[in-house]
Amino acid sequence: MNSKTKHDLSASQEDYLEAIYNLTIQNEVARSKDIATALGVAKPSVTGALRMLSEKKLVNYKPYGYVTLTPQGRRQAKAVAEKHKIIKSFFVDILGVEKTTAGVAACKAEHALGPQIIDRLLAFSEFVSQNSIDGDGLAKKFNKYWKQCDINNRSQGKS
Amino acid sequence: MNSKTKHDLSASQEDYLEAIYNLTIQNEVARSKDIATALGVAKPSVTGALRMLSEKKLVNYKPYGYVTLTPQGRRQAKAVAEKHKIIKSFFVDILGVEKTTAGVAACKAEHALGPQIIDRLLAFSEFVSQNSIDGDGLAKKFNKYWKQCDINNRSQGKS
DNA sequence: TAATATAGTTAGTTAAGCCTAACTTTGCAA
DNA sequence: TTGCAAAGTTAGGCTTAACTAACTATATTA
Repeated sequence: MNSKTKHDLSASQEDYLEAIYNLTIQNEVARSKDIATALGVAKPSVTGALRMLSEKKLVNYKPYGYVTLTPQGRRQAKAVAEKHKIIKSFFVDILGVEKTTAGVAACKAEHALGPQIIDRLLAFSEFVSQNSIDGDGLAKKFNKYWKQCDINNRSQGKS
Repeated sequence: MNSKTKHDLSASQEDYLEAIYNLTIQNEVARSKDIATALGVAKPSVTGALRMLSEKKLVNYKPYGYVTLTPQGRRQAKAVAEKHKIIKSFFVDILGVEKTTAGVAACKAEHALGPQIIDRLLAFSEFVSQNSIDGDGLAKKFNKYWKQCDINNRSQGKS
């Protein structure tokens, strides 16, 4: 359809957008410094990224000014942030992965998974939360199963 | 432990390794041309990648010669290929995603997920296959659940 | 309001990973 | 055995995304 309005963003650009989104939720406005800190990059990298995103009409950016998202940008940022949440939640709440590990992986995976998979993953997480076997929720049941497996794998020391 | 022997590969390098691995399974040996075709890149890109991987002792490479994996390389390639398989299988067999879509996504996600998550994901897939509710396997049960959701979402036209 | 610290930008560099065009090597067939 | 097509490499260039060093703008505060 209108593939003209659907900017294709790089993983890096999505990361910037997401960071700005998260900062503006907390602080109303995003400062260049905080974006740099959030993403672990140097300040000039942020300046460059903001110029890019500004050209794509995704952020409101004037040199030395605060940064906000355009409606377009907010929409795309929100989509990325939601992917992140859905993936992380699957890792933590269903697979039982430790939060930090899950967050780091979600940060990378969110750029790899398209809407078809994300939609199904979300539905699946709901499905799992809503069903039980022998009175145990499925996630809990899997956790027991995992612990069984884990006994046999423990020697490998994979953290 | 010995983090010295554990070369950190880029996503691209892992892709090359995986392609070579798949080709050597089928053909005993990998040709530069076929690697290029498999990855959809131009021939000179392959030459460059092979030099890199050769420096890291992951492939046996002599200009104008066939390409094989070193034991090191085979180990790492196998790990990537297994990740791919585990992720794709989860997408297809459990989430019910179409094979091609699942394969493409797995190709990207395989670089994002570490062993902790992969191990748990594999165990989870096994767990799902081994359990039923009301006589339906969990995957089948989810499929029914999904179709219900899908009725409500169909208007959005997300492919 | 002037000094100074903090924030932000500019300029220039690097590295990865891709590309095309042009060249070389290899292997097969006449 | 020579000559041609296919495979592979070299050279050079582009883009993205990062970096450091040095400069400029802003804001704080004395």
